[in-house]
Formats: sequence, structure tokens, C-alpha cells
Amino acid sequence: MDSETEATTYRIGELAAAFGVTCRTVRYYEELGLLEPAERGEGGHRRYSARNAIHLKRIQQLKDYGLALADIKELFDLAREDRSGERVRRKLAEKYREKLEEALRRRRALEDYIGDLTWHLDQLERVQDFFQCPGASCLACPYAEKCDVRLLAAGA
Amino acid sequence: MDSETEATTYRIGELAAAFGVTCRTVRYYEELGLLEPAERGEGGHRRYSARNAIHLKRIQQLKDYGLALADIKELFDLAREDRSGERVRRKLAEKYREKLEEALRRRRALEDYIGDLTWHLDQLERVQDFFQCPGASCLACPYAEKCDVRLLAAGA
DNA sequence: GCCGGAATTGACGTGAAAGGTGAGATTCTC
DNA sequence: GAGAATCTCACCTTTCACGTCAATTCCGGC
Repeated sequence: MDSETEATTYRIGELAAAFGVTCRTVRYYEELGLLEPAERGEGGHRRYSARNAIHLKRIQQLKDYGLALADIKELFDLAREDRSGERVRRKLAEKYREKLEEALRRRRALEDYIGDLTWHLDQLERVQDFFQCPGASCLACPYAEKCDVRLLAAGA
Repeated sequence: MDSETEATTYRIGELAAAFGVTCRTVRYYEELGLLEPAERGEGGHRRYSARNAIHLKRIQQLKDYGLALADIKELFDLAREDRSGERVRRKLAEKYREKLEEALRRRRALEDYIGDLTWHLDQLERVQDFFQCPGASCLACPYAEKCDVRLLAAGA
């Protein structure tokens, strides 16, 4: 159990370089309560453990997923509370499921976008002018019903 | 051809209200070169055409797709250049295809995210600690090869 | 022909996000 | 003991998409 006491640690510069960020970024994450250094040296210098490195890695992964740092903090706080408590674990799972659903929503929106874009691309062959909307191509327009341009023209 | 000269026009307030935005927003779009009013009245008041309304509608649609106003401007600029020039039309199509590919990339990333999240959710049943990464569960980890935490531990 | 509400330009503010940039002091490493 | 590397404050920066005065002018109805 004493072997834990003198495990390899990293200085802030090493950690930062290893993960392609600046020291400021690492300190900033600490400011946000995202990445607490395992300990401090005599002189007050931060010493990071391998565990800290994993945290940083997780932050980067989640950031890549498009999560804001605040969201990540939320997850981390939950994970920290967790410490094998069953109720909290369930809450974390719930949080994940929320995120998952949001992701599924985003995916659907993206699908729609892709569909629209494909349609526009397709339209480019037939339509004279991108903005000449209420015109000949209007009949074929899949948005015709929910078109508030028409509503405006009709006079509200 | 003279019937075009006196088509219905809208004042900025009308247009804004019809699309659920403020006047400032409409002017801001003009600032960005996104929405030029068809003309100005004697006193300098902006007069918007139905065509302008379509522009505004397009802006809102594309914004909903998650595009930044700058991206939208890019598209519009291309569309404006287009004016039925064939080469430019092809360029616009190309631009669209670019956007489409980017969207497809984003979708793939999202798929991965969803996959990961699902996996994490699944892991929650088996793993003691979210951050106890290089541990018992490490063997089953699908990221083991590309894990820079391990690389760091190995000493770079 | 006058009054109140709508528009005009211009300039500055905002608020969240994610850090950047010194300054000045201390500490670590060779 | 010299030159990196770190430390803590504390303000600065950039981007985005507008919001908010302010002072002025215009338009439309009675």
C-alpha cells in the first residue's frame, strides 16, 4: 500500500506537452474543478499522477464529442460522488442516457440537414435561381405547406 | 415587365415580426452582407421584397442546421455570383457537396460518440471506477492501442 | 399640420466559452 | 548559482449573435 505513495508523477509542463495543450489550459481545468493535481511538491508545484493523465484524456475525448467543459464537469462531479455508491451510479447512467438521447436528436437533425442538402444539390439541376422560391419549382417543394414566406405573402 | 416595379414590399418591422426576430437582427444580417433590402424609400427607410423574405427564411433554416452566419454568407455569396452562370453553378454544387461531406463526417463522429456512450453505459455495470482506466477492465478496452495515457506511462 | 410610433445611423455593451498574456516572485535542476 | 520551469493574480482576447442606448428623422392617420 506504500508503493502508491511514490508512484511516477508528472509536472505540469510534461503533462501539458504530452497531451498537446498549454500549462494555462491545465490550470484552467483546475480552476473549473475539472482536474485537481494529485498533490503539490514542497514548493507548491503541481504533481500529476497517472490517474490525472487519464482525467485529462477523458476531458479531451468528451470535448471532441462536442461537450462543453461545463458539461464535462457535471459528469465528472457525478463520477466523483460515485465512489461505488449505487444510487449515484444509477444517476450517472441516467445522465449518460440523457446525453445519448441528445446525441440521437442531434443525429436526426443532421440527417434532415443531409437530406435537405442533397435535395438542394439535386434542385440545382432544375431551378434557375436559388432564391426564386415561389415559382415554377414551388410545386415540387417539400416545404410548401410549412412555408412562412407564402403565409407572409398571403398577408397575416 | 413593369409590374415588377410596384410589387408588395415590407418595412423592416413587418419583416422582423413575421419571422420572429428583431429589427436589429435584420439590420445585423445586412451588416454581414447577408440580407440587402431590395430598395430604400425616399426617406431612406428599408423596403423589403418577397424575395428578401425568402432570403431571411433561408438564413433561419440554415441557422437551424447549425451553420454559423459566416458559413451562410459564404453560400449566399456563391449563390449571388451564380445568376445562372454555368461554371459558377457547378462551383456552388461543389460547395454544397463539400458541406454535405462535412455533414457526413459530423454524422460519423456522432455515430462514434453514440457508440462510445453506449459502451460507457454498458461498462457502468462492470467497472468500479470511471477513471480507474489502466486496470482490470483495460483488457477489454477498445481504445487500448491508441491510448496516450499508456504512452505517457511508458515514458516519451 | 401635427403628433406618436416606426426607422435611421452609430457606437458601445453583453455574455458565454476557452483560454492568452504579462508581471513579479519563487522553485527546481544541472 | 544560473537559467528553466512554476507559482499566483489579475486583466486581456476573440468569436458569435445580437442588445441597448442616443440623437435624429420619417411616415401615416386624424
